[in-house]
Amino acid sequence: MVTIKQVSELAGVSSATVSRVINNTDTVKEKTRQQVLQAMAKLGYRHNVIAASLASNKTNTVGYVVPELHGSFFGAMMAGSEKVLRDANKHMFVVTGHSDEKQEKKEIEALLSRRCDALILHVEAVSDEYLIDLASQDVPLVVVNRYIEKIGANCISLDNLTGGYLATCHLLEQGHRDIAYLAGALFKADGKNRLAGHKKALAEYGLNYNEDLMVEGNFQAHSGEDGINTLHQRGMHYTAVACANDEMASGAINALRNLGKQVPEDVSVIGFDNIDYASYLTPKLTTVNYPVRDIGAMAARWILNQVYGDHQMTMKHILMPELIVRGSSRALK
Amino acid sequence: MVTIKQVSELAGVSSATVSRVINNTDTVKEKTRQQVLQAMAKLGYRHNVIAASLASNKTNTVGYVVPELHGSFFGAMMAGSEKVLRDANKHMFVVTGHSDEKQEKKEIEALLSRRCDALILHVEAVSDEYLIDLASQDVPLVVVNRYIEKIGANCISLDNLTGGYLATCHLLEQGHRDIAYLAGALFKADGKNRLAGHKKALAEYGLNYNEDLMVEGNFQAHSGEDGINTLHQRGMHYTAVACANDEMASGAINALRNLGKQVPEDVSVIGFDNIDYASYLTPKLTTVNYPVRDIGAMAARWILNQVYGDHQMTMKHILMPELIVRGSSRALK
DNA sequence: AAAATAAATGAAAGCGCTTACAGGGCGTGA
DNA sequence: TCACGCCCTGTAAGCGCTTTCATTTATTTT
Repeated sequence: MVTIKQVSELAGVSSATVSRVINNTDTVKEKTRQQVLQAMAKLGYRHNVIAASLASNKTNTVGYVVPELHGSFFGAMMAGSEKVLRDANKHMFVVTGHSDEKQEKKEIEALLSRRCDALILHVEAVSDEYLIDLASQDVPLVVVNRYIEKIGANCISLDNLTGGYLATCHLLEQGHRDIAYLAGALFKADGKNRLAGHKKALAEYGLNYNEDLMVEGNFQAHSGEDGINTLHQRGMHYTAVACANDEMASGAINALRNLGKQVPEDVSVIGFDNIDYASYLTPKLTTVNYPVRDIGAMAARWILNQVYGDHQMTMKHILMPELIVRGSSRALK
Repeated sequence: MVTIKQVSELAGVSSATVSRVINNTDTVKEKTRQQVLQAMAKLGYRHNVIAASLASNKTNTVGYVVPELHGSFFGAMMAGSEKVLRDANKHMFVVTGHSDEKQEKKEIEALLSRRCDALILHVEAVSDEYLIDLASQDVPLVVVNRYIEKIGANCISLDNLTGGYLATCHLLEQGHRDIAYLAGALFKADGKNRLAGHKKALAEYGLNYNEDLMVEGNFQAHSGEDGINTLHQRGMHYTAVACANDEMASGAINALRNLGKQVPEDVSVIGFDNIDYASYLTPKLTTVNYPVRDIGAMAARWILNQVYGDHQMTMKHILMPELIVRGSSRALK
């Protein structure tokens, strides 16, 4: 392996000078710089980032915990972050927590062991206390898609309650009164808050929330199908269904069709997230837009801001969802 | 920062011994080990992976280049790899190449600088020669979704030609003879090979390939729409469309519908990839399954096999696609 | 009980780089 | 001409860990 030492010898300078031209620190005479550059090229020198990290005590790396790698959601979020970080010459080290407390803790620990300069966490299983404690330690961190009051400044999230509210309001405005709700996993904050928004909307219209019209799922498509079938078994009547996310809405539409009901003629369906293919479903899915990419970008900005001292960027901690009306919902006849 | 040194002092042993208990190397008396463990706990010691990597000259990290982070395709692939690597206690360092030669090279260089133990590359813009050259250097690498003969042993890919062949054969078997083809980006090997498979199928049925029935796209949904519209402008007649991937098929179905054509009544459509939501489209999409996750897993196995000396796993270098018939295709009346 | 072998530990030399700190060279103003 | 500063460069001390080699201690063997 070619080292800085060898380069310095060939170039006839000290290793400190080589380091200086690599990092563009201090001043180096142009002539010297050229000699060094030539020596590096000649020897095929490759900078050793590991050694540099150890010596300088920073890695230029942001640790990133997501629940899963598959599915388009986290990919979009990471893409948002990546672009911002790349422009600042920072890298991401991505690991997966699988919504499991042990796993999440283990991975966070691993990221700290790797001496990440900062962390972006989309974690679901660890407690608020754990995160509050972590935030009080030396490594800066931003929590994504989760709001924890005590460390609100470190959180970037979507207003899920408003999102759920918007969705159900839309159905109500269309004249629907018997509205089923297919919830996401309720142990997750977003699942809970979206449902809360739904209830809030009902309350505003003076309607009672009927427990029997709600089925808890897990954000996956098949749980949307299951939800519809459960409602059917319960013999419930409804003219609209609000879903915790678009995947579940896809499943719901399929299940409704299997039961011989047309969407939106017989039942209106609204999703949440506005995933990539929402407009490729038939009918095109009415949903609530979740600016995932923006959230990812925002998280990265926060890091740049806090850790690398880039203060010329505006920050938002709570992003607002917005209603997107397409073909899967319509006014009640 | 708590170091191994401090731990060793508190435990009354040398730092070498502490290192031994951390890494489980050599033999350490049980009593000593306990003392060290206690000291570590008491001081809140956290292993410094960077320092360890420098000293041991390995990082336990696999560098991973994908074109993009968003979309469900690469997410699934990475998930496949991640699971295998996690079980072996290895980590992934993911970067994006954006199908741009400069970018891909830059990122590969960055991964080497980070001293990754091995590389998994899903790159599209760099030349075969570049990869062949890279493979001859010191860092082991596996190329995914691309077959380069000279380094065939380092490649893991899908038989795209067979995939394209299967798709068109299906349509032919259903009696279709006027089959349009919406190609992916033809500068990419998979785009090219899928089209080649299409041609092969036509040839086998003694049909001429009609250039005018083909439109080149870019694998994205809107290019599927554009493709259909282009065909329409050209005034082409066809009873079936084979698409380079499911996204384009989604777009195509939408565009056909806008032109007042029913799928599959008027036109049969077949996709490629079997992405997550293929069965949530209406009609459910007939497609060719792409075992992405398996490919990701296989790549990781290869690494484990080559780099970390785990030889008890079977390898496959070329995976086979298979036809999945759903509702978007039907026999010609 | 002495000798031979095995087990457990320590000393110390790096791994390749960064970064104070110090020093030499040189232009400028008095 | 001399002193002051400014550039530019070199010296050397780490960063926190691994690992070889040597040494000490424990266990067998004869």
